[in-house]
Amino acid sequence: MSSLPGTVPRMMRPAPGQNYPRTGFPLEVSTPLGQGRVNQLGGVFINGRPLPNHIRHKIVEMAHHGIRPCVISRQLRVSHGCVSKILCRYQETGSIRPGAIGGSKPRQVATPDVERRIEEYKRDNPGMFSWEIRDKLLKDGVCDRSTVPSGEASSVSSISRVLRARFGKKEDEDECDKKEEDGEKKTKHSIDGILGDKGSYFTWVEIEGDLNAVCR
DNA sequence: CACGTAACGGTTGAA
DNA sequence: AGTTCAACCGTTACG
Repeated sequence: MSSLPGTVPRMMRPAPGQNYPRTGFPLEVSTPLGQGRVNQLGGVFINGRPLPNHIRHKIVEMAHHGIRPCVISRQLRVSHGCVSKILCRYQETGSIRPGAIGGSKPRQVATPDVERRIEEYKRDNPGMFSWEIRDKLLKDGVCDRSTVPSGEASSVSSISRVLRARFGKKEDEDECDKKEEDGEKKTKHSIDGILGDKGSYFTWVEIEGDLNAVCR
């Protein structure tokens, strides 16, 4: 939705490098990586990246104890917009995890009907090659040459993609879920993960009930 | 004051 | 190996 003509721009951010006028908090936190930033509440965040898992946990935990979102926001130094979003998502999905970032949606290269047939072929004969599937699709009259799955490279690669989407890496994902549910595992989807990967410049410390990111 | 949400600048990762 | 681009992120400010 673009702003209507004559309306005032909604957001008034400080220009890069500028400080927030009232709080005096620096916009940038000096880390060797140059990616840590401080919000108006004094909390550290990385622009574009999800909050660390334990903070997400803490948000829903506090809400569970009946603590109001505004208090959670102030105490954890997380913007109320973010608290609201995480709590909403938790109510809707039951998950505290951030959504899947990046990648592109699997493009529809075959009709659902054709996908089903490919699935059947593969189930009946797991050793079947993609080119054999393509030929069988044509022979069985499921497709003609114009409707057989086609991608940028070839129809064969498109069929491979369908197979990968249906049969590939299912256990991996489940395993990944389990690890993240365990909580303490560091993933690269969090400040912990990023900084942990490249060397820890931050450590999260609890001081008088507040979680603080400390630069070391 | 508390809170929902649009706009924004940013990151990510499959295609 | 490099690019594209639509998904998501958290913060900010408005209503």
